[in-house]
Amino acid sequence: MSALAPGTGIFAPPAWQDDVFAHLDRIETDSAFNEDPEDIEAYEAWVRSEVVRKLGGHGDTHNASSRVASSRVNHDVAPASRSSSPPSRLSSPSNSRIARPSGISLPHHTQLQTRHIIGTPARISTAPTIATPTLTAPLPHPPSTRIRLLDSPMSIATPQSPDRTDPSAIARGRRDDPATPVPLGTAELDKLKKRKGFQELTKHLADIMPPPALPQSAGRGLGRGRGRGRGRLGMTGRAKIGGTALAGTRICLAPSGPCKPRAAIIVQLGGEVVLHPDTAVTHVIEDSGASAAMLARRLGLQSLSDLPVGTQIVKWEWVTQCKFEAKLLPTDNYLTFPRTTQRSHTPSDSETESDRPRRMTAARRRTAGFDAGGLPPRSVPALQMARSGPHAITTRNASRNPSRPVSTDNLSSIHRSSDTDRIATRHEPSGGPGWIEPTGGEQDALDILIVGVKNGSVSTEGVESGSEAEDEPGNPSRKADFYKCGQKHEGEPSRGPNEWLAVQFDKLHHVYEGQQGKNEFAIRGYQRAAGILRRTDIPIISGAQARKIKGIGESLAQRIDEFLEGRQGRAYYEDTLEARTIATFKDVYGVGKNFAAELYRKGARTIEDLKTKEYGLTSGQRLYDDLISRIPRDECRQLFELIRDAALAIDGKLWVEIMGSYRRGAANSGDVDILITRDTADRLTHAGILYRLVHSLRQSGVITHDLSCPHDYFDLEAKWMGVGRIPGGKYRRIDILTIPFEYWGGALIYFTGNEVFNRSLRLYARKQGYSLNQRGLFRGVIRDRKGNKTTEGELVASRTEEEIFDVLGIRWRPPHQRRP
DNA sequence: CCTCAGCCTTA
DNA sequence: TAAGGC
DNA sequence: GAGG
Ligand SMILES: O=c1ccn([C@H]2C[C@H](O)[C@@H](COP(=O)(O)OP(=O)(O)OP(=O)(O)O)O2)c(=O)[nH]1
Ligand SMILES: [Mg+2]
Repeated sequence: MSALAPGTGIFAPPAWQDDVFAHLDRIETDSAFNEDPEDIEAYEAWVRSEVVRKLGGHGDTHNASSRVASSRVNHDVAPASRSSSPPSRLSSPSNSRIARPSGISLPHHTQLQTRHIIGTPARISTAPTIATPTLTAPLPHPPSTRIRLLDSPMSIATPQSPDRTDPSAIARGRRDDPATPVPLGTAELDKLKKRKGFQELTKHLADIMPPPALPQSAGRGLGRGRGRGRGRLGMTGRAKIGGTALAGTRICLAPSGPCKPRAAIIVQLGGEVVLHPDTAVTHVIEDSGASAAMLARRLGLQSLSDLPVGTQIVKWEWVTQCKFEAKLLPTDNYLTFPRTTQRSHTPSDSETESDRPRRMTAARRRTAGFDAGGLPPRSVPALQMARSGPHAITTRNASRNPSRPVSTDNLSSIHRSSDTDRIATRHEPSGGPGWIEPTGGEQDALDILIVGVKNGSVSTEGVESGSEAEDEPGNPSRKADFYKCGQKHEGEPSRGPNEWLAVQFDKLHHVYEGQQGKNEFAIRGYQRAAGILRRTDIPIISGAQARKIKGIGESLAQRIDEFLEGRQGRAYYEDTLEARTIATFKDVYGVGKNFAAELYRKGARTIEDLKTKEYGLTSGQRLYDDLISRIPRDECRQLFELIRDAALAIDGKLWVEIMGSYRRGAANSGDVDILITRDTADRLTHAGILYRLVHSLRQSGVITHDLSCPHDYFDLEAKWMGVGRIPGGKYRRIDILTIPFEYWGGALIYFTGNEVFNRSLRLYARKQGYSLNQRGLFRGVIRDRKGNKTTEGELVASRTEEEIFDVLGIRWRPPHQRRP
């Protein structure tokens, strides 16, 4: 745990740090990885030892890495081999330039034009070869470390959530964040007061206390101690140890039956236990045969409808079954008071409520009001990010590569350049949908949980559900077709204390995307706030407190108060049917804000409308049934292998990598991003490969549709976007990007993302006087006042990721940490 | 009051 | 150039 | 919408 308390860093950041990235850079955050299959600790340890080893041998990390790199191994497997380069993360940025192996730096290409030239001879040989740079980076994780459990089902499992309002449901009361639950029952008022007072106090403390003094939120994993107060202000604590089947749940054991053993089991499975209902409970266990009225009385409630919205009253059997299957199961078959009415809503998309398990996150409580609107259920908020594009080249003329057309050498097959090695992306680990965050700190979390149980009221929140974003393949609820790729949420394992708030902001962000007239930066502010809250380790209990965090200003702070207090403020009034509908339409690939608004004006209200009525959508769009759902990591891997093998069959020296969220370790991805290049040492290039590759894959049935094709397939820099599938499987979005060899480093950074990280890094580069794009880091770029580039500038670094980070003076970070 | 990443394809 | 996209 |  390196982490210094993240919280510490987050609060009261020095003024200059305007950029999230920089911010993070200082904070050593490692607290809440959204996507990270790996065992960070072990990984870091490995890195360190590796660096030491190399240093010992060569004395210079950079050189060492380069050298090592050159040995690109192909391993597919053998992790060991990837011992390649040690990340230079440890190295001091300053040296970077110096360290750069000589033959490499070069200025070559300073000008774009050069790009087409086959590798500049000179250096080529030496340099590039070295491999991929990346190498360094990406890493190899020590084989050992990874024991990660195979996908723990739990994550995926989505609970049924206490999510949307179910008419037939019993509970209708207010629901709060587990961090600030309000006890229900007779004493409610009094306690509420206490709570308020308590909050004020804590807020006050937070206000006066300098950051460092804030709760010692220990670094990740360590049980964070609840700082002040004993009470119920939530804590986080991630319980991952005994399983996480019940992660994210807050279960009330009605005073009857064998409470103790039951509590122990629930805690073991990652759930929270309370003996008295409060506004954050998700389930109530009841199987004594009591009537609803009796149960209510026993719980100290006037009526069961006082329970928070979505609370499920279930039989103990549900828990045992969850334990048995190691995942959170739908409660449908275990309801103490089976539903009588069938759910009505969800008209629009075909997905029926019942079969679609909702993910915890989304599922988790919601403030009253904010969900009422009946929108189709794209349940997950979609963090839809902005857009911008990869490719870049200016295309300009030239492009073409003169010379040799294709590299396609016949010998190809021989050398399998598997790239994997180069980047060393780990496929296996993936943990699948749900791996558990490893980390050693869990012990503490568990301890805390247990303690919480003992006290009779839970103080910890062990959430960590898997948030799978979409329905899995087997899900019967076939939703309508063509959404854009899966909505965000790559399946992040760990959850902080503010997850609930973060989810509210995700939702708000989604809604605002459909609100016309709202400033794009304002909209982004909500997206950003969600991310900030998500990785803040300290429970946010008031807007004022949150306001100290950079990125949360007055307005957002107000929204936070509204959410926290369950008040219907702006967030509520602006959540209109129109905005939601437009936002949802935007999820359809190719439908942007304008078209979505037009569809709404024309009367469309649901995705179903778009499919059935004539709104001018192309038949192609209807084909994309499957695009809605996210792609499980393993399927991404299979697609990647199909593509890679096809590419290598054309030219065995190609470097083919899978990028995007996959490289960041995500359990599932919205699409498959492939990056291709070729070492020019033998004076051959990959020109024309893309065309042949796409053609070949089309022949084999892997590629089924084109969305956009390169202006010039023979350009070394080209991008193909389309749809494909594992024959017989779901249709998936696929992007294939090719780049000149010299841009490897810049392209890796770009294509690895995530998007917000890229923007942050680019902004940072700009402030340092550079310009970073998918081709590399440039200096001397001049733009007119509209932002259009007038002078290309000169390439400063792009051979490897490390080189770029070094020049910027920022430590290299592993893909899974590349979030803003 | 200014800035917010940087480029690509399609129509 | 506008719209949509990465 | 937030920050310089
Ligand atoms: O506006 C954007 C969009 C994307 N990218 C980069 C970062 C991103 O990681 C990569 C691939 O884009 P994609 O949309 O596929 O995102 P992802 O990170 O792979 O997530 P997903 O799982 O949704 O595909 O391109 C940007 O730089 N700017
Ligand atoms: Mg992707």
